[in-house]
Amino acid sequence: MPKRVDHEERRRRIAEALWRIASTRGLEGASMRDVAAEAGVSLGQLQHYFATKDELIVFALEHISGLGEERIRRRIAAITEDPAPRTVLRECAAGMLPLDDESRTGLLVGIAYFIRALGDERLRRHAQEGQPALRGFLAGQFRQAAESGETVPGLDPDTEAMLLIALTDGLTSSALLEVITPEEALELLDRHLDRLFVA
Amino acid sequence: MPKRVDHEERRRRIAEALWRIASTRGLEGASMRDVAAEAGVSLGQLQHYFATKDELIVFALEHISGLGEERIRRRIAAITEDPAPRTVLRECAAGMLPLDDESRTGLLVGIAYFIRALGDERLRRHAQEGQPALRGFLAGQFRQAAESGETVPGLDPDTEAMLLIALTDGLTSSALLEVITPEEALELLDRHLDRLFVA
DNA sequence: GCCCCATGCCCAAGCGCGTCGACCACGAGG
DNA sequence: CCTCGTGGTCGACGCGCTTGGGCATGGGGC
Repeated sequence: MPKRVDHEERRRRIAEALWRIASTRGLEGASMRDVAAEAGVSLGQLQHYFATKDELIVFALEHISGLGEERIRRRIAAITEDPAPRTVLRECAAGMLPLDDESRTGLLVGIAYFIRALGDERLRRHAQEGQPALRGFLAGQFRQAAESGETVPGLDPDTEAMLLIALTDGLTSSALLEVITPEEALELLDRHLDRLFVA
Repeated sequence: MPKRVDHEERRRRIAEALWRIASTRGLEGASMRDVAAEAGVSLGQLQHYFATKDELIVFALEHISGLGEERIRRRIAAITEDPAPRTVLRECAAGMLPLDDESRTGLLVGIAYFIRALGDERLRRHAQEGQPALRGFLAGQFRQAAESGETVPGLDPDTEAMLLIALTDGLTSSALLEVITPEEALELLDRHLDRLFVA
């Protein structure tokens, strides 16, 4: 092969350029040309790595959400090595809130993807795949907490998992719109968990 | 004046054409030309009534959310003439879920607006204005319920109002993505309220 | 050693988008 | 009669994503 290039490395670089633009100007306002310029490559080169803008967005989303997952895992591990379910649930939900620039950017990319997915059958299928895993994991934590008597009685783990996801999503929307601050969102999340767990 | 025309009537007609297209193809995929064709007017004529697409979207949003409010009010009135706070809260939240085509379309328009608002200072200000009123109203219902002993003790009305809004938003997102059904969303909403109110 | 072709990259053109400005028709009021 | 505001049309501009053709380069089959 002529001129071996680290394909994935280049793709990551371009995705990161997309984040940088998207976090300030919004994602629909980040043109392919802008991204190429920001990444320091030509438009043609960018198109060589991502044939279409959807492809770029999907890659950028998966990359940044992967980083997000990783970060949540690290933070939980940093707190304690045998975390209580409430801690895990709290950190998972908090990790999905726009509390800093990185997660904020990730969420903006996610929302742009969400919008595209609403109108596109194929993208929607893809978007649906992620949730069940998260939901199952959170439900497992709730189940575990219930069994060890940490929660108020009568909770259905799967219901609580879905409610927590929905609540986090909604708080995220409000925080991005700046109708509440990220800190208030976190506070509200804690108040919600207060109701589910015994002191 | 020559040829008097009912300005508002025309604007409504065009807004409704926008809904029809947006509910199937998504809003970002509804071009001005498409809307004009759907409404049976020329592009130039459409631009005479709405100078910009943002203007059209804002009008369409306010119109359809006005209809939504009206509908919620009617449904509450239809149930009973002196409704319990829980009933009011439940119907308000349920009215914000995509349970039928009309509300579904309205929510899609709202989300498209939301996206635009994220990147635009002016639109964001406008979007922020709506929430406090709703939040205040819901908080009032919670306060009333708490005073008459219908809720579990220790609830903060304003906190609960914001949580309910966020939860409804999140459930709406999931329902629109078809990761849960609208019926499941309603069910989850009721489970949430179950926790807040005494039997 | 020669040719082939996959790889990496660029460029021009196509088409659709939202927006702007000039333009025309008309009839009420000076 | 002329003016001016209202209702409506049209063409052009600039920018967006995408398509397809073009052009190096160098490793591998013959």
